[in-house]
Amino acid sequence: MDTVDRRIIAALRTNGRLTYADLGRQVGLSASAVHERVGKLEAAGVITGYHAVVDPMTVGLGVTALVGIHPTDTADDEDVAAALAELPEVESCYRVAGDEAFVVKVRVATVDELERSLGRLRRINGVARTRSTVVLSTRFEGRPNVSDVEGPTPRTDG
Amino acid sequence: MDTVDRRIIAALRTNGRLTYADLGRQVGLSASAVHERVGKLEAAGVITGYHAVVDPMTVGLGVTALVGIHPTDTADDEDVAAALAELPEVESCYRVAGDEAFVVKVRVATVDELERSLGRLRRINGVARTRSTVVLSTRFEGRPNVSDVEGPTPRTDG
DNA sequence: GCTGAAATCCTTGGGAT
DNA sequence: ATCCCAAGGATTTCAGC
Repeated sequence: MDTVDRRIIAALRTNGRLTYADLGRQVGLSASAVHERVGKLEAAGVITGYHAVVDPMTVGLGVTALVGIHPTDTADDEDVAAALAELPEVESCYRVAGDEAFVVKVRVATVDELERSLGRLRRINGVARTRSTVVLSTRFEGRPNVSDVEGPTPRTDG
Repeated sequence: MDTVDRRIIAALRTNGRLTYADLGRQVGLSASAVHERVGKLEAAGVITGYHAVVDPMTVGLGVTALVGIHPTDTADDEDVAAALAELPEVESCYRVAGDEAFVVKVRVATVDELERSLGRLRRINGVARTRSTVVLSTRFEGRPNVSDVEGPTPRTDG
């Protein structure tokens, strides 16, 4: 994990469809060298995947809520987590410190559907109650936090 | 936005580096047809980008917190949002209903850094106080919520 | 770990249905 | 809106250092 790796990662975080040839030009290596490095980063679990990001609005998921999950006294975390994973509208799931066992992000089409989804959440075995925070607007989301991104490194040869 | 578009989107959400040729094989269209459809989806703002996803652990960002931002009486939302956007450790930022103006997701290396980050958040003009929820583990995050993903559609011709 | 070369595959535009 | 084609480019592997 040197500077070149970090620059490759940074570049792929902002544009996951960059070609190895392009990446090579940016970091000053051949396409094959970049290919090899990226392969190793993937194998090492540093890069876990590549995903297209879709505007939720355009795909009919205009309602987002952050929901805290209060567990019952006898709740089993793993069972609750497994049940949460079963619900497709639960986009993210965090085990948290504090008196809420989990915080989840729920995305649905309408407030009606949100109501139904909250009903499903509350019916999960081990869930005592939920605390919902409706998202009015998403200012930004999943932004890369990488510091060392500079200009292109010129190849030493032509 | 027909079924084919939705299947293309679903495929690119799970693998953002799929080639148009591969996509074409999956949905039963030629590479050029898929190329054109993807271009239109991008132009229409349905697909907003492609990003490599990095394991935060391996990149030295092992501490995640969800932070509620309580505004002062005279706070300007836009100013606060702009200040939050300036902080690189703030990975996501949601404007929310309720007495917290924003909920942000912060990712840093250590609890020490988290403390410093919270200091920075509190010093923002318009921020009265913060409420932090430390993430103990991320069960899943940014999971695709797409229903219509089936097997490959055979080409009608050879 | 990198390069350069080579075979294969993909991209991406044009032209036709 | 789709297909096919074809030129140019990218991928991927491998010998050589």
